[in-house]
Amino acid sequence: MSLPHAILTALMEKPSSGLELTRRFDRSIGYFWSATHQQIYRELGRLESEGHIRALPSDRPARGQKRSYEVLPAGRAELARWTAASQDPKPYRDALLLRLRAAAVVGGTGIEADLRRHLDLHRAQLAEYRAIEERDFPPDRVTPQDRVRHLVLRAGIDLETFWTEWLDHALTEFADLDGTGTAD
Amino acid sequence: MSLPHAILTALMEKPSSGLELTRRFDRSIGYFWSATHQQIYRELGRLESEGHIRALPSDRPARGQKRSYEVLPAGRAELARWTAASQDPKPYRDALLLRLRAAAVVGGTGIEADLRRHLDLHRAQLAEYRAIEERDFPPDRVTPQDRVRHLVLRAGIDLETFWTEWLDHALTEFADLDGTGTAD
DNA sequence: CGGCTTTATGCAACTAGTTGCAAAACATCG
DNA sequence: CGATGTTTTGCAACTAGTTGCATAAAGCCG
Repeated sequence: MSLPHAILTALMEKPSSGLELTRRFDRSIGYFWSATHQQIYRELGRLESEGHIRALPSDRPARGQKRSYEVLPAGRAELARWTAASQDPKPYRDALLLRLRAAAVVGGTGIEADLRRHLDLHRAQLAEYRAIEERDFPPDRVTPQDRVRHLVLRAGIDLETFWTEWLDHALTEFADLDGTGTAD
Repeated sequence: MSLPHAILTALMEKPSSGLELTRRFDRSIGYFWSATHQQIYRELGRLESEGHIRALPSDRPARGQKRSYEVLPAGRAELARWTAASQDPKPYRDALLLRLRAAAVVGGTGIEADLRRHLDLHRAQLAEYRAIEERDFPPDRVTPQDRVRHLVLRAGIDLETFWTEWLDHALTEFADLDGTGTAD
């Protein structure tokens, strides 16, 4: 149950409309908590009806008309509560690893192209994170907030680094196997 | 849509009942595709009705009575099809990173205990993976199947290594911050 | 102006995973 | 034998995320 808190966080950083939030999720928060615009609008409605956020006053509120929201004290309190509360890590799921295990059993042909594709995607993501690091985290200007944000970005960078390295390794392993024969 | 394929993979490796599958998921496949027994039973029913698996003949089939399943040719074909088909990586979600980002905004107190708890869990998981590696993957006996499985295990080990290192780093960072003052 | 595209909001149906609970068979122990 | 506990199977309701589509306003272009 984290989407409302992701939205609260984003709105604390800057009051926004649904579409603006969607774009910001695509660029930033979505790196570790993605959401579609449909989810976001639905959740904004809920958060408003619960009194956690409110729409900024606008002359002509209507469908197709921009509606910006800001966080109310109750919302901030809820976010602080959630942040401090202990949470169990939720079970890990990774379809690619599962497919590889399945490939080991049915004789894996055709999975290599997809490994390569994933490698490209992870490389691109890694490059993007590195660019953000260079742009937003110069060695000076290290407020506590910056340091925490940098820490989060570091996790993203290290994760993508891991995946690129692992996929690279997996591909050489497969190339090797195809020489010997993969069928079982 | 991967649970049926996880189950097919497990049943290819060895025909099993629902409860046996549940236990095997807890120990092995569940490391990257977890499932509860309720999910597994539901899915076994579906797979059977689709003709992908069948119950092994038993004298007295009834509720409370063990029912083992084996994969039929159609099931094997479906698994091979799925394995070879290209799939987009699904968006990453991580509640802990989100919480940290929220903490940067509302002033993060109280999250450290949970970081420590997560660190312990990841350390335990890493130790478990390392034990499996030593037990199941001696340097000799390297069939193609073994090599692919080892590759998958390596991913688990490297991921847990990453998390333990990152959490360790995060905790020293936080200790440092508390000296300077975290509140915003 | 009239049609086309973009911006913006939003509903509804569907899919997948989680949680809570229960029932049938079997084992054990007094 | 009967009470109690364990194994095994399973239903039902709920929660969260995905997909497909609809609607309204505003901007652009000929």
